[in-house]
Amino acid sequence: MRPTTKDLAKAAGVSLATVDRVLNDRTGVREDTVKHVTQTIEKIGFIRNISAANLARSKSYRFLFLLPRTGDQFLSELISRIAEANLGFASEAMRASVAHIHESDPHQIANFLGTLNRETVDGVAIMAPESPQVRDAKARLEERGIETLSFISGQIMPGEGAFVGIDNHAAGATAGRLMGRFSDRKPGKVLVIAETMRARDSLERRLGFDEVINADYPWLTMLPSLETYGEAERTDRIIKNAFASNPDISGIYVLSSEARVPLQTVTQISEARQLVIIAHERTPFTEAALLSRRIDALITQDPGHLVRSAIRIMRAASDGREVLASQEKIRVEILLRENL
Amino acid sequence: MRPTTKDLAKAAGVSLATVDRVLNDRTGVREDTVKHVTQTIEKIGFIRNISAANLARSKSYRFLFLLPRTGDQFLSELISRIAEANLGFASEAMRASVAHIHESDPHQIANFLGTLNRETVDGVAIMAPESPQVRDAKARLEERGIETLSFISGQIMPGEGAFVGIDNHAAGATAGRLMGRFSDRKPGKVLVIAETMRARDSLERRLGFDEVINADYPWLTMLPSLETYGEAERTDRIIKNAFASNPDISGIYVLSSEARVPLQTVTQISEARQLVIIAHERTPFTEAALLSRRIDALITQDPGHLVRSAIRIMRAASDGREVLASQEKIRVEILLRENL
DNA sequence: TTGGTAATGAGGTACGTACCTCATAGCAAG
DNA sequence: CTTGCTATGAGGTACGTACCTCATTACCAA
Repeated sequence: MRPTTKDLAKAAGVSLATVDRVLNDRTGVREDTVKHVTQTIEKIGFIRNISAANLARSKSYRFLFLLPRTGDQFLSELISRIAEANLGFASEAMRASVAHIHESDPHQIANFLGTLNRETVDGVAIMAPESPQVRDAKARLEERGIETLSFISGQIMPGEGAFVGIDNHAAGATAGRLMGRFSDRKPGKVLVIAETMRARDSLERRLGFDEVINADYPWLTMLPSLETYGEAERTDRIIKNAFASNPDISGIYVLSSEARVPLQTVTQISEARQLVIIAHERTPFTEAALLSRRIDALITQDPGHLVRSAIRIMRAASDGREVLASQEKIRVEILLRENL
Repeated sequence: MRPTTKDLAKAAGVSLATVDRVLNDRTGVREDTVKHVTQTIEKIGFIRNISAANLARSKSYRFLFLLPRTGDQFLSELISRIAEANLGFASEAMRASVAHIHESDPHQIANFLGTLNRETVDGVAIMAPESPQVRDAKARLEERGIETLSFISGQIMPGEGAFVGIDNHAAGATAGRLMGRFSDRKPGKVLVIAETMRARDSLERRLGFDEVINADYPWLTMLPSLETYGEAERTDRIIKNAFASNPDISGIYVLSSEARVPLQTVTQISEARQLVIIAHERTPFTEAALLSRRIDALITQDPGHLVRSAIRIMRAASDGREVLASQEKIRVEILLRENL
């Protein structure tokens, strides 16, 4: 049998009330009593039963995911994973909801964050580019006792605050390695397509990509990044231009999470050519493209894992617990047709 | 507030006792009463609070992992993940322990399984090759109310019983795809090294590997599998022989989970040559080899994910719940230097 | 000595569920 | 009508922890 608070009280020679005061950091206990109880906890291996505690304080976990307001397939995937997690954790009194934001408007995001309070929310996972406004708003939430988490993007500095997402430099480097090794040592130019290069995520991916290509694959030449700004006609036009002025393109790396529009254009143009194409994120579109050999590899992060990891971290923070770091590292996954 | 059993009783117009009888499948309730309560559960969206239930029946989950008795680095990794999970789930009253078996002795395994009973164990995850003895022993455990799970290997038929592990055919095919694409279209022979080809896992990996190579990479020639039987000198000898009689080997696929011994030999021989080498499982050895470019890619399954998935499945089974299938699929991961 | 305050104990109720005992209502067979 | 049975209700205790109130003790300063 695992020791309970009662056992702990007996072992420490104090009353249940004192044990309770120590466990919950209440006032009115002498310092050496606290120390003694703490030592007894170690000694008898007392482990708090969080389920029972949550039951007693009728606590439930209410988490909020702040996501961009686009129609992106990757986002839909995230949203359905959140719904799924809601079911999976339902018997543990956890409820996650989604709110949409304009990711490019830090002011609006900060405003929204300002309206949140402990009565309604225990933790917020925010998917938005870094900005001073949002950073401050997060700090203020933390002060009010609401846990915050940078989700997928928006990590200001590694190690600063909680972050759930992949290392984008590593993701780009992985794409670069595959591009190089899939190139059959044939000279050619490599086109990089991004939604915007103003986001840190994109920059890091490009950096990692270039590093590997430059170091190990001298027969490949990098072209400047094309920026689509998420506009279909623009995307179509700039890609066609790029192909017109560079007949020797041999590889394409789409580093934004929405690969659909650029790839549709590319497919039109280069039906005949042998291009190596690498994109990001698994969506119904990219999955089909991989299966039909229109693209060669995907660099992904598992949406379900992202969501569950965010929830576990927020829950642990909300309990004042530590988390298993090894479990929470989001892997840069490589998907080929064979391991879909 | 989530409805409780009390709310359910009121809503269904029955007493708490009857609700309890229905929820726990006890006798003494008229069929239409059961039906009415069940409908009310749906109607008001009642969700059982498993934490409270476990508290009330002072239930804890005791799981056992049956692992082979080798000194394999992959196994050590698994064992430390189990220890880690023990800490992580401690506050939820879960305890996982490890027992070692001789994986090649089905009779002994079956005997051991026969000694288990509900008083001490709620679920067993078994990592052992399929065999009629073990299969029967598992069936008898299930009859006694102990959950069983095929862990990593030993799945008799897909869909038959719970299984946690990767699709080995897909893993082999993934290795094949990488071997083909990394080969720069240069003709050569491919060596496949296994511990034994008598295990279904090995067969499936080889099958998947061959399929892809044969279909898409005609310039590569497959050699028959070398079997090491886990013996160091034998391994050394047969690999040297293979290189002596096939000077044009250009690729090596080590499909067993212990790549250390074969790779040490290969490194000795082929320091100078440009070989494409693909192995399985991430261990301190393979990780170092990947970083130092002695091997080109790893096909892995995440040990932490394997362990946690097994625990979640056994716990759900023990609760009579469903699990989130999407969460429990173990991915065939590809590891390069860049996404370690 | 007295008063004040900080530290501690004793004992209760609550959370949502399981499980137990006992009482009672309904119904059918004798 | 009685007997016997099944279905149901009423009420309790327990699980491990939180949180509340009130009483008691110890200690310090005046």
